[in-house]
Amino acid sequence: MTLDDLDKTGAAQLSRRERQIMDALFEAGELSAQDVRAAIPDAPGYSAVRALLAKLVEKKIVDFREEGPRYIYFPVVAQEEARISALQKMLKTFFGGSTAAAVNALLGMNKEKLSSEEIDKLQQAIDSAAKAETSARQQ
Amino acid sequence: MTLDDLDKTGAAQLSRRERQIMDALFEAGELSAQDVRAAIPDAPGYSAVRALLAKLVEKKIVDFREEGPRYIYFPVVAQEEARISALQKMLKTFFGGSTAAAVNALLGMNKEKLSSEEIDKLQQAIDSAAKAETSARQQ
DNA sequence: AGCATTATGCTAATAATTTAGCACCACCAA
DNA sequence: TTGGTGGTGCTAAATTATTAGCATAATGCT
Repeated sequence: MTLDDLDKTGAAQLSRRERQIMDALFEAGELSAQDVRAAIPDAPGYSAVRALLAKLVEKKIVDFREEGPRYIYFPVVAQEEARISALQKMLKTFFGGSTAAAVNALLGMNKEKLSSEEIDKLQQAIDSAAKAETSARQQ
Repeated sequence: MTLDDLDKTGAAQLSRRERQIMDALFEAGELSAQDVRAAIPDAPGYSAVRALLAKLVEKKIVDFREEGPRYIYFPVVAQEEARISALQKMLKTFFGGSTAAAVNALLGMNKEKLSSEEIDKLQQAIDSAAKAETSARQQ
């Protein structure tokens, strides 16, 4: 198994429009065709968006449920799985696989945005990582 | 300006193969055509890879320098810019823009991989973020 | 020198993607 | 009922992406 096998979103194989649509679906969780159209850049017509969605459904990357007369589309892969997959891919591509480098970059980017509650949570996560490191060293 | 304008890598507009190649270039920093070919999944022939690279050069997304008889290709956008851009895009798509959620996910993913040195660095980054939060609150 | 290997410039054929449009349906208001 | 609005199923044409191959050049080895 290679790291590519961790790509649960299958993003590496998506065409330009497919990828735009998947990003929109992951961001929102689920969307109607019309909302997908509103969410993607330089959107084509409604029927073009539907044809693209139909293709993704055919490929079993996207599924839909009916809500009255309209279809609500959502990614087949679970949200949490997609997150992890995207994180790993980004680590590999831009941070040489280093979690610490990525976290540092994240924190450096958004200093003014963290609430005290969020900082507490982060502190807990660091403490937890530190404990895991300590026990790993003792083994 | 929208968040899409922060996409310095221009990834949203890349075709399937273009994106694979850009990922390989960002990961490695720079690559020969042959190495690009080795780095992308289900690679076509050498001349196909070169044609794709030529297209990216034409679009000014990639540039190259000559090293003896061979060309070494590299992304035009700076590494650091690409990192930040990718991070922001990922935050937006998978974490509702929340840095804290992303950091938590990162730390939860790789508990056993952090060295004590890395943990110290993370602690400093958190402390720094905490200080920024405190001063923001006092203003 | 000759040959093999490795490289680029360029092209066009092939495949895939993207797109719009027709036909039809359901619902609602006048 | 009619017309408008909003929806899907399906298709094929237009556009773009992908691919391999020819011609040429450079390098290294025998």
